[in-house]
Amino acid sequence: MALPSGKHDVFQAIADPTRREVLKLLTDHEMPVSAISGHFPITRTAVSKHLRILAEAGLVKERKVGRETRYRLETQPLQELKSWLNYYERYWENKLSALQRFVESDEE
Amino acid sequence: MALPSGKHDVFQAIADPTRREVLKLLTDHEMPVSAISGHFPITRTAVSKHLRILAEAGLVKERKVGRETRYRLETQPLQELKSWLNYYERYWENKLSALQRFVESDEE
DNA sequence: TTGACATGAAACCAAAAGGTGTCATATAAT
DNA sequence: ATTATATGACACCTTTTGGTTTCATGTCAA
Repeated sequence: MALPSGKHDVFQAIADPTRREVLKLLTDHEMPVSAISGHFPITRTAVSKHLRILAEAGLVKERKVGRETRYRLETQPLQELKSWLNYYERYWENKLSALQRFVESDEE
Repeated sequence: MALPSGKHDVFQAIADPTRREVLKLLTDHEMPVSAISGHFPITRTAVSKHLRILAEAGLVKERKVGRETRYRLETQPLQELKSWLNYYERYWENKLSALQRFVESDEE
């Protein structure tokens, strides 16, 4: 499940700050490429490439409407990130994990 | 808070599969460089570079013990990832988000 | 039908990423 | 003292990344 179709996975996709900005932009709003690229100091083509990488990771979906291609956010692949994170969550410094470590404790 | 000291942040640090493996290896175990690199098909030097990147992101801490340098996991920076993820969590496919989207809906 | 948009595709580029091998240095061990 | 170990520091190489510019194509508007 969640087999990454392309060569880009979700970890790589969100590594770039611009791509994270794009995702935030698409929150609640389906947007065409030019509207998206209007928010960045880089060329439309560069934004288009970022969008393709996000699409490969499944984080956005495209829909062609007339002469424009509209992109929308797809959060489902973030589940993988969530579960990855979940593995380390028990080591965090908070009441619950502190309790856990106390109970399970066998360290120095 | 969590100001990234070096040029590598946590998003970039976890983008690489090898580095994620290193983090998993260090779970519960402080390890010297050679012991870590023994788990990978790449050279010790390469592993060392990965460790430096992880250290820049604050995900590992080093401690010199005699002639070896031991690394241990530091999960605190993952909090940033967690809160980033948290922003999108409300859009996931579950009862609550479905209800939200129904209420706020103004799409075709 | 003639332009004006919106986008994708291709060729190209500089810099960063991920590796390698070699060498220097500090610390054990004999 | 001498040798072996553990690691960091360099120099170097190849591929990937993030960008650019230019050109082709499809679609909407006059």
